[in-house]
Amino acid sequence: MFSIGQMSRQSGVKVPTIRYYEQIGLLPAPDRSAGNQRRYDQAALQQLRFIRHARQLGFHLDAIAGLIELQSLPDPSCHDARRIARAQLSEVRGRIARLQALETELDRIAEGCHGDCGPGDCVVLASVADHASCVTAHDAPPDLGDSPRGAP
Amino acid sequence: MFSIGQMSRQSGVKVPTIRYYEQIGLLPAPDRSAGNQRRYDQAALQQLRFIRHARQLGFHLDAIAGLIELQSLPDPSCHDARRIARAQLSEVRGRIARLQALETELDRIAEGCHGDCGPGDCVVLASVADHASCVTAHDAPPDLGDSPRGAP
DNA sequence: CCTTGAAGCTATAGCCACTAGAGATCCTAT
DNA sequence: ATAGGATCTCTAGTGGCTATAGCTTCAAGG
Ligand SMILES: [Zn+2]
Ligand SMILES: [Zn+2]
Ligand SMILES: [Zn+2]
Ligand SMILES: [Zn+2]
Repeated sequence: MFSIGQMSRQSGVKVPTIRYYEQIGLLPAPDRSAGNQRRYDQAALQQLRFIRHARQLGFHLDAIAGLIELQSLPDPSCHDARRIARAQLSEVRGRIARLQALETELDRIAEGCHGDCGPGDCVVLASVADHASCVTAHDAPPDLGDSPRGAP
Repeated sequence: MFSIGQMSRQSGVKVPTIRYYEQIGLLPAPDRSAGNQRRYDQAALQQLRFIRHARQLGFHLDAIAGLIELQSLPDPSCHDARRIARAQLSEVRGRIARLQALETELDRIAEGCHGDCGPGDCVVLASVADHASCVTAHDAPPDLGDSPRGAP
């Protein structure tokens, strides 16, 4: 039996995050000690490690829930697991493509300014002001600007 | 003078988002009509377009605030604008690198399953369960799993 | 046995960049 | 005058957590 802290150390998932996963139903509620503390078994640790690695692969929590549900089916056909993995792959590829468009534009913008633009006339500011100078569509990157929200 | 709806159409920024930008101080509060409705001038539209394009380039709102502040300085040296743009570029590059690691792993995982894995033994599920089979570090992608948070 | 300090508990609030809805008011055209 | 679209304020929700406060429990040392 593991305490929540041991689970955290063995999985790399932080303690409050484990409680959060339980709250949203991603991890089953474990047994409790006499003093109401969570006590996990080996299967719970396996599942938490599964969740952790799936997160590292970029899966959404609801996709992970789907994968976990698949595992518990009597006849776990590959079909759905494959579909979920391929959907994730194509989402990642879409993201890469959008980011590469941004990279192109940002590189162009940064290269356009060598620190010697005229007063009130910096190429960086002008380029950010106007999409007309862009060479790609770099359309609607939905999540860029995100920062390590989960980082400590 | 533009209404907020005209601003929205001319900039591509949704009406509630414009109000949000005003609320957090990214856009100055405009004059109001007799009936308390917002009335914007051309400069406000320019600024909103600047914000919109900067968001499309992936800048954080606080970085955008920094860029706007730069523009209003008496002596807008390129230095800071350049620094902000290059920081954004390197963040984008870091993201691309992490996503490419994910792409490698997800491709390997998806290719490992052709829909004919043994019962209870799908390669997809096994690969997600265990990082040991991964060929890259794909370490701690902090924001993956993000979806178009702003999307309708 | 008793104390101490770490670890655990619940509950609440905050993060980012928005979006959605309720219910009231305003503006414009007919 | 009236219809109906646009706008107003305010509140709450999204995802995937993190942080804090104020408590209780557990394990080791004296
Ligand atoms: Zn410059
Ligand atoms: Zn552009
Ligand atoms: Zn399979
Ligand atoms: Zn891995």
